[in-house]
Amino acid sequence: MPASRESKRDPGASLALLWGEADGRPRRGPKPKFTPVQVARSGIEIADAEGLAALSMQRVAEMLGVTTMALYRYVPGKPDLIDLMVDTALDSPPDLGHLPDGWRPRLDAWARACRRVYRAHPWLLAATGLRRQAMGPHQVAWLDAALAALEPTGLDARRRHDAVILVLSLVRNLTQQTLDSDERGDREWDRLTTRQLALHADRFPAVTRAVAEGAFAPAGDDPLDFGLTCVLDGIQGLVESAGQRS
Amino acid sequence: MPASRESKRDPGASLALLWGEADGRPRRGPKPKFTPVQVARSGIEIADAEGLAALSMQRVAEMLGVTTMALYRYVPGKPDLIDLMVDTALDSPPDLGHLPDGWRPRLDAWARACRRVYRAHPWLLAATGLRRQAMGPHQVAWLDAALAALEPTGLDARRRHDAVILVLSLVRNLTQQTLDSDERGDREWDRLTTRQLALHADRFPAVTRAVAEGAFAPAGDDPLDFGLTCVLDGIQGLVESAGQRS
DNA sequence: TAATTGCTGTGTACCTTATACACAGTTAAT
DNA sequence: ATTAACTGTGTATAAGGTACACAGCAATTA
Repeated sequence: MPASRESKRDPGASLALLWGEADGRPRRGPKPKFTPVQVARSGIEIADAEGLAALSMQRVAEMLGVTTMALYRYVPGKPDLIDLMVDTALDSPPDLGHLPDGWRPRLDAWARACRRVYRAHPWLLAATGLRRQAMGPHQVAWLDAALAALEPTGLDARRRHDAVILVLSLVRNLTQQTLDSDERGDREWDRLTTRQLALHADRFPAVTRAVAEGAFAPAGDDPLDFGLTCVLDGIQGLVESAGQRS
Repeated sequence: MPASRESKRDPGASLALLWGEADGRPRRGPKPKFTPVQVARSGIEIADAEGLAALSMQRVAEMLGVTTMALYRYVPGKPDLIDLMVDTALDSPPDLGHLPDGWRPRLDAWARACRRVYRAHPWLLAATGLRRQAMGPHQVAWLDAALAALEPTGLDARRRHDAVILVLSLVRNLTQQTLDSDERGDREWDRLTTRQLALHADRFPAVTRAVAEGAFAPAGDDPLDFGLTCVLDGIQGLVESAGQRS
């Protein structure tokens, strides 16, 4: 029963944290030294510099100059901290309004803005891929921007949503790829994997041919160009056929 | 320096494990009770039933009836165990040869086979998304099948590779979505998130409209249909324009 | 003004997990 | 028969997340 693992989380509290809801009750006692978002920013700083694996409650506390347990006054626990880090990293959703009209350049710009964020915060990929995470206001704002760009297409809401997911999934996976190859020590892995392939070339003829033709060498052009062209072309096809039908 | 975190892993040993390479040296001593793959299968059983979070060395050892430390005779550590679990779960790559000719039905079938595996082993998504993992023989076989399907297109090797990544990324993200909504307790999250959106409807007009039109309700049709159509259409466009040019 | 109450940060303690290390038993090569 | 390599075990260590009780502080209440 996978539910047990999540049994600790209180959806209400998690969402309240993300949306910055302070219950209006009177606040007695000492003023808090920080806000939850400040805690999250410290976490982001650590994760940016050393990866999500280096993020521990102790590290964050240390960076803020308080005890580990003090953090629990600000966030319910580590998972919620990460959720807040995600939403905080996603502040500044793109403003697509000033772009030339047309869904295509806007969705294109959205995708590239998206990638910029993923590149600036590589841990975002891991943090958002693992589990269903609560959506915070900034994440919703990103979604809103993309959906808004697609509204003039005349596609129905579900298709608009599907299209966004499609573009997002492309960006996520390409970024993952890029980050992987950028990582140090990758040379060694590549070398060994290539050797392994060479040893079993007969079992994997298509891969072997692709390797020989340089499909896995670092790309000259931006892989996002190819993917976006495909995906946007595909969406365009839908838009046009939907337009004809109506 | 993110490298430090990985400093323990020995690429050579990891790959040797995945590819089942036994050094031909004479084996003295007691026969091992299991093979690494058997250990991995136990891990898969646990992860299938209770998720990747429930996977611990102790659980696996318990299931096999040995001490925790005995596992370290079979796998170098937990990360390598997970890599082996991944490759083991990916045995039985699809046989696309018996399908009607044409890259499109084959790539379509490949994508659906892919999704079947991800659905059967939900932890695969998390396990393969987190970090660069070593490619094992079965993973390569899957890649080979997809690349082989694309060879008749005449696209160059890099484009073939890009196309595969594109389709894979689609499948991965859609499956993620599906798994998310299938999860228990999700109702509560959805309810609260919806309430949150309603409270801030003015900030997120496009999302609000989409929600009102039911874009987030459980889909009647298969979301993969839409995505694959888009993506394959996009690829087809490339194939045709490449064909004309040559 | 004084009492109260709810809040803050601290210190300590507990539990889970991965894994290093030394040991005892086993078996194939010598 | 001896030995060397290998197996599984037991013990120990080190992180890391988090529960809990306490001491002090400040705004509400009397």
